[in-house]
Amino acid sequence: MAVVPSRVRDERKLQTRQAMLHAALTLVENEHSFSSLSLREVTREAGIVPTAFYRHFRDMEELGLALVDECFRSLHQSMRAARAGALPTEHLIAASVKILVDYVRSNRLHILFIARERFGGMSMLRNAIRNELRLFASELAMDLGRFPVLNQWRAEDLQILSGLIVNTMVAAAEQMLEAQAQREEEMPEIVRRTEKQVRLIMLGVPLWKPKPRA
Amino acid sequence: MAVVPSRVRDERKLQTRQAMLHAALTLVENEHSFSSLSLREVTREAGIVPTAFYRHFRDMEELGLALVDECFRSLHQSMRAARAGALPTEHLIAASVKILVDYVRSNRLHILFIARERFGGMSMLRNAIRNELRLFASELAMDLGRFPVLNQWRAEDLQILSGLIVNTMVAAAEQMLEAQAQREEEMPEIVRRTEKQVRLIMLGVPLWKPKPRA
DNA sequence: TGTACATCAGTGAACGCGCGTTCACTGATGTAC
DNA sequence: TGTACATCAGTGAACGCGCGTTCACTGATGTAC
Repeated sequence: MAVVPSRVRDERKLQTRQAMLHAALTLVENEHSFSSLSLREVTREAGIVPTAFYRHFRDMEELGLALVDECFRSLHQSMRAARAGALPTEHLIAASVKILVDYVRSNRLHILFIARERFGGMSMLRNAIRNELRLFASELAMDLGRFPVLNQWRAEDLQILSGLIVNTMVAAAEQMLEAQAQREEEMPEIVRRTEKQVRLIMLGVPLWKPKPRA
Repeated sequence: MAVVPSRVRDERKLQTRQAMLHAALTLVENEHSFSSLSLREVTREAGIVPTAFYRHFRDMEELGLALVDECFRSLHQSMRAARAGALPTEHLIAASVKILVDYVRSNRLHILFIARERFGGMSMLRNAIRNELRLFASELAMDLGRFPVLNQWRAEDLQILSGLIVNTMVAAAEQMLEAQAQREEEMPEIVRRTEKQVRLIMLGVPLWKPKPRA
């Protein structure tokens, strides 16, 4: 069956590694945060012996950085998919919020990890997450720059706008996480509020000092 | 000197309690988060023996709730002071952001604690913080309702606007914390960006569906 | 293809350490008379 | 005011526990010939 040899040992090692990443994410959901997880908890959940941990990571921090990587890879993937799809232009804001809702639903553990560690975790993780979010805001700024009015804006102002939108979306995602866990019926209300907030932001766009300073 | 007896024992107990609260805040600055602090660390920093902890709190969670209380008390106090001061109406946004900067500077440990625990901590603390922030947004909504255009708005829409502003301010405060700790020279840039973001939000306000549905 | 050796993911025992919590205590402060 | 007893914030020894990390190991997989 296996056409390519794909060395059995490497394959199994990768499986164990992913089992550990998944174990950590699962535990974060129940515990307070990643930094309060113990190495032994993670290996126990992953079904291996504590000492096997060191075959994969130097310490928990290295595992944490791997998780940040994994989480943002899934985010960028969703963004790429969204960009590839048609832009409705009509209900663009509602469509964007819808994408956010779907994303939070299907990547709950990833988002939860990011939310928990963004300010509450080890400083290396915080820095890694902050950099990724900045990168994300910059990508959004470029996307925004393709719209009718906004293509006249200076890059700096586009960053300010995209930062505002990312803040709003991140805050909404965090509310959705809590709602999803505790009061699912609050979700539509959160969606409505988020849509209105983005709409309010966009109302001001045409009034922004309209000429670029080139 | 002491006109009132103010029982010596109670007074000293209060001092110890405050020493523990302060010790916890100080440790949060160096550690990852409150939930990764140990009871022994806190008592060590406060200069008492571990078992004395139980004279004041049942466990670390109870101490955490006391900290949430203390932090938001200082926030409400600042708000009250700001409300009591003159409203410049001219550079209102710049003045508000200035108040935020001053607040972050003089209550660094409080803000840091809130930021760390807002999503990263024990669920009781997260709930307590979320409730306090909601209350805070509601107060702001009432303040906003006194302004010329906004006094026509429905309460629901005022909440949406105040939520947006609080989000933006909280995000700014979190950036200021990082800057203050690592790159002080970034502060003016953060201030400028925050002012612009609030200004952009307010630009849209007059265009919002202007009639109240009563 | 078959054999002999190398690699290395995962094992299991052992270690010293800081943890939260218990308990009986001490001695300064508070109260009753 | 002075005395005799009660209160209770803080002490110090002790406990059992899970932790991160070390080490020598096992045995399946990989490699060379």
